[in-house]
Amino acid sequence: MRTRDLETIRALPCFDGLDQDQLGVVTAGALLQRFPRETVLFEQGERPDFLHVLVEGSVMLYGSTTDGRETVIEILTPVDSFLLAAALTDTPYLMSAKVLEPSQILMVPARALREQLALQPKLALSMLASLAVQFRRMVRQVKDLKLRTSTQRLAAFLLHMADPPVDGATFELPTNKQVLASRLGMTPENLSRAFAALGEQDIHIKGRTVTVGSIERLRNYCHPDTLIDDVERDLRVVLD
Amino acid sequence: MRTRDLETIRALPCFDGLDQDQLGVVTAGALLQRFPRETVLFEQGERPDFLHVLVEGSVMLYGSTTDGRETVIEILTPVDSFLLAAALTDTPYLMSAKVLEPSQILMVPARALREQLALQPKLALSMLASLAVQFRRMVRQVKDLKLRTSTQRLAAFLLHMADPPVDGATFELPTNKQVLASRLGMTPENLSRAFAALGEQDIHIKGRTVTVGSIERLRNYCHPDTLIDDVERDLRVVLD
DNA sequence: GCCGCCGCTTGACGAATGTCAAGTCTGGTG
DNA sequence: CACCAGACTTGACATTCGTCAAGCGGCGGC
Repeated sequence: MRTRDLETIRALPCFDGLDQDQLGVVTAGALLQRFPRETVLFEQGERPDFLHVLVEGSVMLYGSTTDGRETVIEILTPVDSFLLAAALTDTPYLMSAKVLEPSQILMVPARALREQLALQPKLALSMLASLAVQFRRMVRQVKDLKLRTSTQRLAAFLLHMADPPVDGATFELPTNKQVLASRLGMTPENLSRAFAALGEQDIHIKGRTVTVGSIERLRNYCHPDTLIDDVERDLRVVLD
Repeated sequence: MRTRDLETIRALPCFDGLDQDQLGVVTAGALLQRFPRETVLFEQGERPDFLHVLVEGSVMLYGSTTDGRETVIEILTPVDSFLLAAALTDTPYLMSAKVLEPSQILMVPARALREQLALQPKLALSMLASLAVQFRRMVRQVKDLKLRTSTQRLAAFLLHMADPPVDGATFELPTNKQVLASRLGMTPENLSRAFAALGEQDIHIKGRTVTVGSIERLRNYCHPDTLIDDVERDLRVVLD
């Protein structure tokens, strides 16, 4: 692995606080690899050999039923580790992972990671913080699904994308609409109608480009809630 | 705290592997307390002062919107810690907690816990394992919500309750039907209809007592899936 | 340029679910 | 025992959402 890669890795939140020696041990067997679009990194039910860390690009996590239906559970952006829980406890993945945009992914051998965990207290704390973030994201999603209609979920999503949140904000959807629909828990057809319905709230869409006419009206429509919509990153176990 | 209580605590999975001295430090400021039905232990948005561990009884975690609607996210049974993620990262609770059955709850001061984490590597590993279990439960719930109809969710829930899973199995619902409906992501009215619909599959209900005529037919109806329905407890970070 | 594929939209329809209101049952209390 | 309150059920209806089919439109390949 190149030294430039090592620097990339050292900056990752899940390895936060490790000094160079400690980091070296963890990353000794790690691979930093590029994957093209559509690559399936692993499938649900498999035993985790690696902890994956998305360094660049975009990856989706999805679940499937035995009869072939699928649902997108999360769309990841750098930098984020995924399915830490499976890798740490050596239990089967509950979700599959597929590359959406050409991506650079760090793969840390799970066994080596678990071994280091017992030896390097700081590493365990970083992992705890990362896992806490991942847990809280799932709780937020459950609340989103159970407390909102699909159009409200779309509205909240658009509000989140409109950064900075100013009237007239314009941005690109991060994925195609089929994936987005699945992520939001609806069908592509229903997503089309939800976009149409938000026309009332001065939302305009052309292709993948969204324009938010009035942040205030969008807010008013979906009742954004700190405990559902806020994005948390880089929490710490020990505040000091 | 009585020595009997200490023994109770030592057996908890989230304190697994700690020797007596270490445990003593953690539990020095802890309280083991009884709460009556309906007690609200904390509300979403509050800062966590304690890590709660349900030792006996039953507790529900629920989320609410600003306009007062609520949804039950989890129903806990002993022994289980809850909202570990909030307590460890000192971030606001994403859910509220209410006592369903008279309960005995261990309250460990969050600050003391976080301090000990940095000092006791084994403690961090136990916490990682507990948090991993909690994360995976949330992922399972998201999959359940997005991949099944409400009647299938009920069927899967009944299958889970029928333990041992034999034809003619009879058991009591763990909560009243309003709470159960909310936990399953539907209205009480819809739950009534879902029970009625499962009559077709030889499910019978009288009051809170459920009888499963044929496990096979119930299985066939909801397509149980290891990666949604299995119950995981007491995972370990380091397998040895 | 033409064709065909794919992503997306639209419309019609039906199924699932929520809402509202009324009615039934039941368990506890005075 | 009668009564009441709360839990539950049922019915009628509205709404949301999914399904199916058709059609539009852009983009890449030939």
